[in-house]
Amino acid sequence: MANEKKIDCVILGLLSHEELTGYEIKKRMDTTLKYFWSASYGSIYPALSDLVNRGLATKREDKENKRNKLIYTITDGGRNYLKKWLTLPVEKDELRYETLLKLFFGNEQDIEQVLSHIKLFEEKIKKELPYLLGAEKVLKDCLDDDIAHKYYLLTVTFGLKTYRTYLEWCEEAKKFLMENGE
Amino acid sequence: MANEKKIDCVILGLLSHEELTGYEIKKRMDTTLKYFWSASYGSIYPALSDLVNRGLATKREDKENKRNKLIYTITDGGRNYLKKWLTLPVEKDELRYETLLKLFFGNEQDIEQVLSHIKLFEEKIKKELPYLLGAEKVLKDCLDDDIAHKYYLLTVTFGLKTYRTYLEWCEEAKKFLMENGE
DNA sequence: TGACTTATATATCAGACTGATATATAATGA
DNA sequence: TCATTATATATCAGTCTGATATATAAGTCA
Repeated sequence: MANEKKIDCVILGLLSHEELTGYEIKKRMDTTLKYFWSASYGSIYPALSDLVNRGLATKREDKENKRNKLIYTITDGGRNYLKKWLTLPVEKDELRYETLLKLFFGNEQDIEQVLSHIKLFEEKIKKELPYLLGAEKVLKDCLDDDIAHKYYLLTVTFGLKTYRTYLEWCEEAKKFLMENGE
Repeated sequence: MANEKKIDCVILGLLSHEELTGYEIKKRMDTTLKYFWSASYGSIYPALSDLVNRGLATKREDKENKRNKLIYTITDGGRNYLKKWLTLPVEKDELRYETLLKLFFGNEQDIEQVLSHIKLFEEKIKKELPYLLGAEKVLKDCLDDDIAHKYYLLTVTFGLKTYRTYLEWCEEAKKFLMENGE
């Protein structure tokens, strides 16, 4: 207990919404969960096999499809496992921003280089905003279609608010560095 | 090239400021860098030995001290390695918030449980704010004492701005859930 | 002074996870 | 028809964490 592997919990969480293949799970990670969680194929596929071995999910082949798709479904045991994990307090919220790390070691670089790291960060954030805004609109419009939508919307508003704050900070940081450059 | 281990780069960055022991490096991680980076002893000590083997740092024993302290110093080669890494574009800025993950799977929990995850997140953030405010004040007061201070200050203002935004979001999220609870 | 706790200090390791790579088929498009 | 992209699963070397072990110094309280 309390030693739940995160990858197991995320997968079970996604499977609690709908049955999925490993490939589809990876797609959810790269789109919907992207702003607060990530996982690689190298953890997803072994975890799926393991969940089946432990009776937390079942596997079946898709015969309609021409490809050898493997569809995974959560079991009652899997749902109980997920629910138990959800009752436990959060262990870790972690931010790991290489941009801030490079900024922190700014005195080993010239101002132009430091500014370019900030500008690239800014561009990356700006590129993500339209997607988040789109998701916010869609979710607000069909909030009652699915009970999961309101939780999804809250993670989107978290992303939107923080991204806007990042952009404000970028402006301030650039201004500060240009006024205080050596 | 471009395969620089992050742990090597952070350590060299810290050693570029001053010579340090492994224990002191860990302390910097847990205080100064905490808001945007982290590392464990299990990566720090092996990395230090490795840096010495590759000629990027040197090791010496502290004879003044009664403990068997091992003090590490960056070499010219180490500084070059660090500078090269700093010129490379940022590979990854990652946020990994278990709180948002548990929130996303909110439909498998009752409203009270979801609210309690948000409240614990809120408390954790509020507890960190005084430290960040203190650091901001100190750094603004002695900005010119060290060229590294302005970069340090920028990471602190990043933390302050985002943390304040988190708190705003917490208020909104709690309100939203209480109005839209099942 | 002795007993206890906390801080300093280094080191190792099982296990989790990433990023890269391999392999193969279906769909798209020019 | 040929090339490219998307779908789909799988594996693995190497990175890093979290836990644990060990030992000493410094502080604390009676």
